[in-house]
Amino acid sequence: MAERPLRADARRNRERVLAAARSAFAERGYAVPLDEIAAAAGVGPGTVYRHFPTKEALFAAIAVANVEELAAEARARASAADPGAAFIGFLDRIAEQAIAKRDLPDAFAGAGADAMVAARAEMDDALGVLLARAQEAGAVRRDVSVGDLVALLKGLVVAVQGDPDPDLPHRLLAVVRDGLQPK
Amino acid sequence: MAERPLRADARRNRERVLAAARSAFAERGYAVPLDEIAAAAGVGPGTVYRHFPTKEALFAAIAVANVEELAAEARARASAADPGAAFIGFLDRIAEQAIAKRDLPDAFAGAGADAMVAARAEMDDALGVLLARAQEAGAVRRDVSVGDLVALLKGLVVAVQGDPDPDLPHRLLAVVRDGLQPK
DNA sequence: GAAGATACGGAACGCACGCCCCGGTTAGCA
DNA sequence: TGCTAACCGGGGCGTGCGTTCCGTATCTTC
Repeated sequence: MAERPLRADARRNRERVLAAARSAFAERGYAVPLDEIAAAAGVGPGTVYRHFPTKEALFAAIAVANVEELAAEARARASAADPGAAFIGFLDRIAEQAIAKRDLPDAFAGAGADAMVAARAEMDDALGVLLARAQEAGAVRRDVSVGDLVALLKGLVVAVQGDPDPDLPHRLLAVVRDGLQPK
Repeated sequence: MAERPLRADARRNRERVLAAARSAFAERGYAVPLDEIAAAAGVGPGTVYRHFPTKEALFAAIAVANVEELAAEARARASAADPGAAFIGFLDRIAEQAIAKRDLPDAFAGAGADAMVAARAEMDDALGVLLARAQEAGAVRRDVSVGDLVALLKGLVVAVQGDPDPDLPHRLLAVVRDGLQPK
């Protein structure tokens, strides 16, 4: 598979499509028509399909990057001095993202199934370390698993979608955070 | 508007459609094709449209009934001796429903907008009483509003959707319940 | 600067689904 | 039992969207 370099205009268009898709998906979720993404990128639909074999592949390219970014952040916090604070900090980060990322629920729902599995596993691993360390430090109750935590976060993100109150995420997170403390 | 009684077969078919729609919506959410509901009811699509002007109206007929049922239950618990226990009991009830009611999120999202508004207001009122009494009794923290609570419940329901673990709802609810206690 | 490869654009296709229509059937009533 | 009005069924229409095709434009190489 000799990877020949893309033509200059092709690379530029690919970048434009990715940027348009990123904001379009973030704003309206997976439901946004592909033609609209193409138009926003100043490109025809055919061009999109030259770079991504299917709409789902395009979505996956965006969503996987998002999830991997979160995973990287989780890993970065894993070696912090205060495991409890590191864990809470990560939750805050999620709550922030939740406000204006309408594609996050679709990603969790498995809209871009293939490549998403690996990214999900990657984040589960990183989150598992964060969680385990926080539990060992006595900052988080021991009867929650990584799966429970992911489900909680997914619920939190969805609960916040479409609500005009910009402070709702933090209030809901406060409840979840207190609920996660050891009894 | 002289309400003439429906013909016997018409009434029977209407009932069949409602039953088929109830289970179909519960199983797969609003996204289920109307033709499929008609087929499950042993009826043509035209017959469905004789009884309900639109798919959304059919969904609303189901979803509003569900929400009103929850509202009625909330009202019934409102006069219980132990406000804290009444409140917790209602949360448990929601968690139960969450397991196999895929239409509940769509209902909250406003899929059957018109009639749903009234039902939502009805439930907000009933839930408000439950919450206020539990807060006065010192069983629930005071910095959560009815809106916060509804958002939390919506998130909880979605978080549980599609998960094979039948015990997940109770575990997540345990976290939320503890988080709702006064500090 | 010309030739060849590569990429673009948008019109067109197929499909799924909500919704309507009309010929045929059935229930209710005398 | 026969008549009328109500109702049924499913084929069909319009729309929106994912996807493909191909004539044209653009870039790269010699």
